[in-house]
Amino acid sequence: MSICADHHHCQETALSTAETLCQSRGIRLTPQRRQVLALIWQSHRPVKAYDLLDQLRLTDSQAKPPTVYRALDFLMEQGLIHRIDSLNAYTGCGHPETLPCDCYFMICQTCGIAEECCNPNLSARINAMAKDRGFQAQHTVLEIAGLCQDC
Amino acid sequence: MSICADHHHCQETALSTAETLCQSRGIRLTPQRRQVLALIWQSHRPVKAYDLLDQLRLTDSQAKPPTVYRALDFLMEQGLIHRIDSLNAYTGCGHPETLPCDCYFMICQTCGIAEECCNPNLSARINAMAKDRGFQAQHTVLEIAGLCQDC
DNA sequence: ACAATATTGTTATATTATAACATATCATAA
DNA sequence: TTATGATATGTTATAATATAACAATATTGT
Repeated sequence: MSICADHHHCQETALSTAETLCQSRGIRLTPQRRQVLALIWQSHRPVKAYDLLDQLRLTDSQAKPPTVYRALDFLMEQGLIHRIDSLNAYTGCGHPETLPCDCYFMICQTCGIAEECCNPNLSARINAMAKDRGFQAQHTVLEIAGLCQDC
Repeated sequence: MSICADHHHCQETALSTAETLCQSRGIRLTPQRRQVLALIWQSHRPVKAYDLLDQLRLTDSQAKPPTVYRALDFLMEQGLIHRIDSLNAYTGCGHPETLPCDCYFMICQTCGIAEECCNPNLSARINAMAKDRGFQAQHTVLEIAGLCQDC
């Protein structure tokens, strides 16, 4: 587990940031939503929806696909998590205050960890290139698969 | 339909390029594979696997999911098509000679057309940024959703 | 306390993709 | 040229991912 020095702290921070954020936005981080967010923040490896469901079922035997997908939808709307399209998986967002978030992911093919990066410079470049071709970019998916430092 | 002035020609070119390429590689562009490629090249809109299946069934009532997915796998291996992860859909590659292909897509949210772009400059920049963070990029997914010139 | 809204429960089903094994076709070399 | 191995296709079943639709419950503002 790279990226953060102390992942437990990292997870706690993410959760308390989420609490604060939701409070300030006047929306509800219900126990279910919070639990899904906590599960996602258990590591920096993007998690699949049905793996989350399996984990939910350990404490809530009546959890079903909509339970998970509703929580995921909420968390994505609030910018608290991202969907990694190339993996059909979900990962925590490191700066949920900043919405919308134009960031990209470096996904290690060995350890599975996805590092989120924001690079306004790169975003600007991508948007400029699109514009050069008469295209008005609205949302960019940039997912880089490869090998991380540790692997 | 933008991108190409004469799409019928565009499609024909893609098919004959594929023929030539497969011949030179000593592999077989069977009728089934060719048909799937032709269907994909019917437009510049990425096509879903099960839509392809529906179209195949018009002429081959026994076509089934593996029929489509095998053809898609073959065409992707040969660099003749790309998968658009953000759409779960498939689109023709404009330069199948060049393998591997580090290209990106601008996908119009109005008309659905995906324009393929290759920009070694941008690829280099992305790889350099990854490298700066100790990451060795192997494959990049870059899909930009927005509005095309015509929409 | 009540009504309006938001959230969760529940059942069913849609969508996307692969596993596994049988059969058929093709390429080639004995 | 016909056995043979490799490649491709047929077929059935099922896995994996995601949403629709409606009922029940909880929360919030009045």
